[in-house]
Amino acid sequence: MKDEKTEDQILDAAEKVFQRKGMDGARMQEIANEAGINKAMLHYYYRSKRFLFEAVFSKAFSLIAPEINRVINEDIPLFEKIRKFTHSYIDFIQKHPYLPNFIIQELNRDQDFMNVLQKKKGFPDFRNFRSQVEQEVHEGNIRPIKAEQLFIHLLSLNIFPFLAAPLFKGFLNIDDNCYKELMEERKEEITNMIINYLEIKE
Amino acid sequence: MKDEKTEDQILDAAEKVFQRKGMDGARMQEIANEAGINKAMLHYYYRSKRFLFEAVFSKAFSLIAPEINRVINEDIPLFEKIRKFTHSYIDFIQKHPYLPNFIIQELNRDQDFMNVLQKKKGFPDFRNFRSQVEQEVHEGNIRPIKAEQLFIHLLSLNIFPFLAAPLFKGFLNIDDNCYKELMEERKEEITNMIINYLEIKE
DNA sequence: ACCTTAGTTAACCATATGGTTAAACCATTA
DNA sequence: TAATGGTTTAACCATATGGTTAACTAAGGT
Repeated sequence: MKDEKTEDQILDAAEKVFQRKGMDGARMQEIANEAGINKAMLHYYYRSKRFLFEAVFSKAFSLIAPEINRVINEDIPLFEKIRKFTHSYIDFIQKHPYLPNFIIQELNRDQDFMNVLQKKKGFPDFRNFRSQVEQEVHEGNIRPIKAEQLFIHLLSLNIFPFLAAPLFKGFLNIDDNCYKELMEERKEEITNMIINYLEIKE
Repeated sequence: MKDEKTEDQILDAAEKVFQRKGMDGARMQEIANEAGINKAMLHYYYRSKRFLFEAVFSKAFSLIAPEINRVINEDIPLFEKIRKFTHSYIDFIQKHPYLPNFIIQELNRDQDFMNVLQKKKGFPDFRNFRSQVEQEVHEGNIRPIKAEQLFIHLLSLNIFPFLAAPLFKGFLNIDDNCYKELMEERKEEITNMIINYLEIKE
C-alpha cells in the first residue's frame, strides 16, 4: 500500500534543482534538502543521479512537447495557427520560466538525448504542418517558403526572448517588469510579423 | 622575460573545455590535459577555477559583443544594416558554434555576470540603433515598431537556430548537412522577413 | 503477539576534485 | 660560477560528492 508521496516529493524537488542548476550543477544532497527527505531515498526510488535526471528531463519535455504539438497539428487555418501558437506558447512559458533554458542546455550537453526522445510517443510531428504550408504555397495563398524555415522562425521568435532574457535586459538596459511587458506585447508583434511576411501583396 | 606561451595554451584549452561543458561540467584536470600542461600551472597563472572561467567568459563575450555592436552602430541605412548584420552574424557563428550556447547558459546560471559585463568597454550600445529606428518610424519610412522589439526579433531569428540546433534537427528529422544548408538560406530568409514586415504597403 | 515487508535513517565508503606545497629546473646576470 | 627568480612538476591535502549499507520503524497480515 505504498502511497507515492515520497517519490513525488523527490521528483518535485529534483525538478526545481535540476532546472535551476542543470545536471552538472545540481547536488543530490541539495535535492534531498529541498524535498526535506533523506538522501538515501533518492537512490531508493530513482537509483542514481542520472536516472533521476532523466525522469525530470522526460517530464519537462513531455510538458513542453505537447504544447508545441497540439497547436501545430490542430486542424485550423495557417494564420490562425500562428496566432494561437504564439499566444499560448508565451502564456505557457510565463508559467514555466526555467523550462526552455533547461531543455536547450541539456540537449546541447548530451546530443544523444534527442534520439531517446524521438522514440517516445507525444514527440512533435512536423509532417502535418509541412503539408499544410506546402498546400498554402501551392494554392498561391502565401509566398513561397519552406515549411522548415517558417517553423524555425516561429519557434525562434517565441522561445529565444525567454532564453536570452538576461542578455536582453542587459543590452536594452531595462528591468524585469519592463521586459515582461515587452514579452506580452510580443504575442501580437510576432503574429503580425510572420503573417505580414507570408501574405502576398499586390 | 616571460613568454606568454603557457598562459595562452591554458586559456585556449580552458576555452575548449568550458565552452563544451560549461562551468560546472568542466574539470581543471581535463583542461590541464587538453593543454598538455601540469594542473598546478592553471592555478599559478589563473589562481582558481572561477578566475580562469571568467577569463574565458570575458574573452568569449568580447569576441561576440563587437560583432553585434559593430554592425548595429554602423552609419548605414536600416534595411542595409539588417541584411549586413544577418549575413555577418551567421558567418561568425558558423566559425564559433559553441559560443551562443556558452554565453546564454552561463548568463542564466549567474545573473550577476551581466552587471560585470555592462561596465566593460565594448559593451553593446543600443541607443544609436534605437534612435535610428525611431527616426525611420517618425519619417513614415517604416511601420510603427518599438526598436526593442525589432532588436529582439533580429537577434532571436539569428541566434536561436544555432542554440537549438539539436532540437530542430530532431523535430525536423534532418541531418547536420541539411541543417547547415538551412542556416545558409536563412541569411536571405531572415533579411526578407524583417524588411518585408517593416515596409509600409499601399 | 509475531512475522513480513516496504519505507526510512544515520553512518559510512571510495573516489573525484579544486587547490597547495616543497622541491626541482633553467635561463639570466652579477 | 654562483646566486637569483620566474617557471614547472609530482606529491599531497581537505573536502565534496554520488552512492551503499545495516539497522530501525511502522503498517498489514497471520
